[in-house]
Amino acid sequence: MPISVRLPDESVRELRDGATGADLAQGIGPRLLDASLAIKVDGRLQDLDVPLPDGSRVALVTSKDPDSLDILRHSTSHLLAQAVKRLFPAAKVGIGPVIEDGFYYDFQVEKFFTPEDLEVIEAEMRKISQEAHVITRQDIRRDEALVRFQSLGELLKVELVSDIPAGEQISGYLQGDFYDLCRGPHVPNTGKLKAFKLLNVAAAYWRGNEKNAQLCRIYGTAFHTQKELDEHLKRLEEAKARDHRKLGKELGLFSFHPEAPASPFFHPKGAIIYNLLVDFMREHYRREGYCEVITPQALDVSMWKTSGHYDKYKENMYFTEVEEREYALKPMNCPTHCLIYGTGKHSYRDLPIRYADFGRLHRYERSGVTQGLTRVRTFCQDDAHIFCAPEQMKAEMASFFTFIMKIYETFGFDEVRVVLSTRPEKRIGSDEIWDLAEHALADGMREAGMNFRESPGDGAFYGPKIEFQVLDALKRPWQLGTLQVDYFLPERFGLRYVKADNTEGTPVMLHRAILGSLERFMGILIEHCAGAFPVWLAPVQLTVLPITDRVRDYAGTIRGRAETLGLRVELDLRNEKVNAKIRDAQLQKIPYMLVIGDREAAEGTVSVRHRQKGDMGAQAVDAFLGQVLQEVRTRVH
RNA sequence: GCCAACGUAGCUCAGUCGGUAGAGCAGCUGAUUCGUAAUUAGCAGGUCGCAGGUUCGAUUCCUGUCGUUGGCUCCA
Repeated sequence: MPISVRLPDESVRELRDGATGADLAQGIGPRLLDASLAIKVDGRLQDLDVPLPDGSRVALVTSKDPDSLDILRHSTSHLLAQAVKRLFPAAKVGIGPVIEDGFYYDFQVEKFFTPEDLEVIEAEMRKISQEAHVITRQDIRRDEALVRFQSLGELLKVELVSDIPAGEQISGYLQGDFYDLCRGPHVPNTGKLKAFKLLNVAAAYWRGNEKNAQLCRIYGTAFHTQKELDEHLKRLEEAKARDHRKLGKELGLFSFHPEAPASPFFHPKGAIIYNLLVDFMREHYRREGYCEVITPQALDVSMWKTSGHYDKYKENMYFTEVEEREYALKPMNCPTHCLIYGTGKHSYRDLPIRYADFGRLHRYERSGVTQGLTRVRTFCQDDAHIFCAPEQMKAEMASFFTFIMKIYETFGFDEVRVVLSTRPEKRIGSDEIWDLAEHALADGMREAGMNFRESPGDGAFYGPKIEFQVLDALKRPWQLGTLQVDYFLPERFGLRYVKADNTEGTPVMLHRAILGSLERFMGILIEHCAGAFPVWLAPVQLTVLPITDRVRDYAGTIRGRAETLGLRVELDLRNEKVNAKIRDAQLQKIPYMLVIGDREAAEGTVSVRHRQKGDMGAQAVDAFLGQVLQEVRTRVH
């Protein structure tokens, strides 16, 4: 009895009963068979050697199919496990899933793998690839699986098998002498796995739980072609070259010291950028109707008890005691803003009230999780809290959305992703209020025509939040801004306003930030622009490079004129050749280099060299400076 | 916090199978006055992260500690 299957182009193909995906591909052409890694049967990915059901819709999966990369990487993780088992028979296998950009495999070992081990393992993987073992699926009964893994000593696998829900088919894959529990599908043959690389080794808890045994995790990646792999490795290199920790040191922006772990010290050049970011936000605050407040650093714990931080956020806070009173350093500004709001009686006519605060915050982060400027223990947010009447919320949200997009656009972050994070397990308040708050945010976004994704359980303890992510120049996502609705804090602090009908109501509080933490933002910005800051932010905007001592005075005049215009300019009077001066200025990523020689001095011009565009020729001084000034004023990115 | 790796001059790094260290760049001094990514010579610079231990002797070996880095969500 022949069967028939329908291909993506709607053509129908007759096959003998029991024919597999491989048979189908073979029938169409040997080249296709060679290119096929798996097959989609009625939308489900399957191995090529599985018999096709009659009347199904099928599509062969080749390297052109986006799903195929995951299959390839998953198979490569098995290849890794096989190599490890060959070289280290005592190693027990954990799990080996596909992740973004690659895969990993966890092993339980006595001695952790070293980077040298990785090379050996990778070589073994290549060997197994060359041996071209057929990879075959073997369905197996639960009791068989338990016995099999038990006898192999693979106790982690036994645990996994035991956790597979009853009634589910248990499967495994055999390639050569290696058998692994796996749901599949896989590529048909280890010979298909050629372009891969093991990247690093790290520790991971079994099933991500700190109470469990620690396993040795090997990360790697794989691609269809060596070219794609090389490109990917190049991207990793590029990311490394842009690392803000490296650039921060090279450009003299900030440093870290053991005396204050995970707490940046901004040097003069870093502080310039930092302060410019604050100025930038202040300028917009004036237009958007915010007013700035300044609040204390250390506050009595009683306030943190009122706000709920003492209950829900204590493990991230620093405490100190003086005169037998316990104080905590603020990890957030919101409660202090509630205190300010509470000092006066407010009319509905006064709302919304928008308090902005650039106060320094301190949050204790576990020592293993801090990282450069992006995860620190002290930072400052472009923080503000909006107190408004419930009916004003949507308008506030809408204007915030346009505000935030305007800010991001200034930095060239034109792709923004939005995520709605909903109630976490650790939270205050009733579910009714949470429903209200979550709906308010979701509705607000829908009305503003914004697309967003939901992330359940990731909200703050006092309210749901919208998170704004931008993609940087390397297309990496970073979370920056946030908008949170909070019904609880105003309630807890007993905040009120008088409504038009002379009754009292409780205002809603919106927590919001655009850049997020200035420290983190600076880190992201450094990586985004690879240290070549836009002219308005560059710590040094111009450098004047006299070629000979004869033009020192003229060079000094140029410097003076630029300074008078408010530009940040340096004059390089070192006894060096122009080439050296240019090289140093380039490495410092100074936007404009002004080369001054006898010619310029005689003609009253400057020869302009731009850090990216190179030599731009001689220009009239005023015209050039005016153009730079314009660039600064309009904040060209 | 846990696991692993790392910590040598201001920076980037080499080195010592245990006998108190070396380069390039930066710095200082001098010569050179030079057209778009490193002119040149000399000099100076280190309690080899910190604290213990082993040893005749430790930067090297051991223990502890501090810091940094990579991870610790993506379920067979």
